[in-house]
Amino acid sequence: MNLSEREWTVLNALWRTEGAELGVLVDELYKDTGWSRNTVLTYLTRMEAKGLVRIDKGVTPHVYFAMIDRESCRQRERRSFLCRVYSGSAGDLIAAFLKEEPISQEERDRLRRLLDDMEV
Amino acid sequence: MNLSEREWTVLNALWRTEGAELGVLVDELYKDTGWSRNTVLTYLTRMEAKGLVRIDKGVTPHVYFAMIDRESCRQRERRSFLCRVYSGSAGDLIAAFLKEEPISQEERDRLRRLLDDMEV
DNA sequence: ATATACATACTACAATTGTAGGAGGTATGA
DNA sequence: TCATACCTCCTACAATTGTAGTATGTATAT
Repeated sequence: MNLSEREWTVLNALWRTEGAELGVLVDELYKDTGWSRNTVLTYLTRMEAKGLVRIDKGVTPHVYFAMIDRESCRQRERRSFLCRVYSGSAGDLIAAFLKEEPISQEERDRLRRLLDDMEV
Repeated sequence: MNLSEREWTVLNALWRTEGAELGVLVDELYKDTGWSRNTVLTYLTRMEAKGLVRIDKGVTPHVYFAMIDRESCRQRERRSFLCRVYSGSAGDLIAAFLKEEPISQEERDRLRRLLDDMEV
């Protein structure tokens, strides 16, 4: 299952809140997206049907949870991105991000350490 | 304009060939996708309508070209990926690729040089 | 007791996407 | 010259996506 951009948006909110009621999610999402309450609800119920979201209906208001793990979503997305956009060339991909994005001193040290650990 | 996965697939073929006739593209794409000739043609004409593809109809068979630059597509995709999947944290993103993907010795050196150039 | 506010369920509807099929040209090999 | 093989054009059609509206229920504040 590839996640759409909107699904990522919803899931990001669910991961942040670790389970929340509709009102909270609507507020969370409104800032970034401007979606109406019903739009949010539609996404949540559609995503429940896909197994991406769990809805605890034992309480009112219902509580909405992410059903999938963030890291595994990231991993799938990384693979797909790497293949689609960089034809599998991780070096080029990393170089492009390095050149373009501001990276703090600590981050740079961390990345250097990662590189060094790769030397046998 | 966000490119869909299929649009990336088509554009990758067009960038590789730098302009090609339908038959060539169908063969190129069939290996990876199994798409029928008409499916390929549908993508090409829809993408022309979006300004992603140029079709030279002065000759028969027509010749199909990418109308957009690969690097700018990559750039948009990087931004969208970074924001959607890593909430803007480039360090985490790069670290994840570094840990997961095999990077050659030369690539590692290149990345180290990039990191060093960022000091001061 | 009512109005208000928030919640949920159900419905809607156009646009886009995925995936071709068929009709009707043209060049080419037998 | 007739079948074959491509080519292009037009059409199709279900599934998914984006974006809500309406109807209806419930808790709460006055």
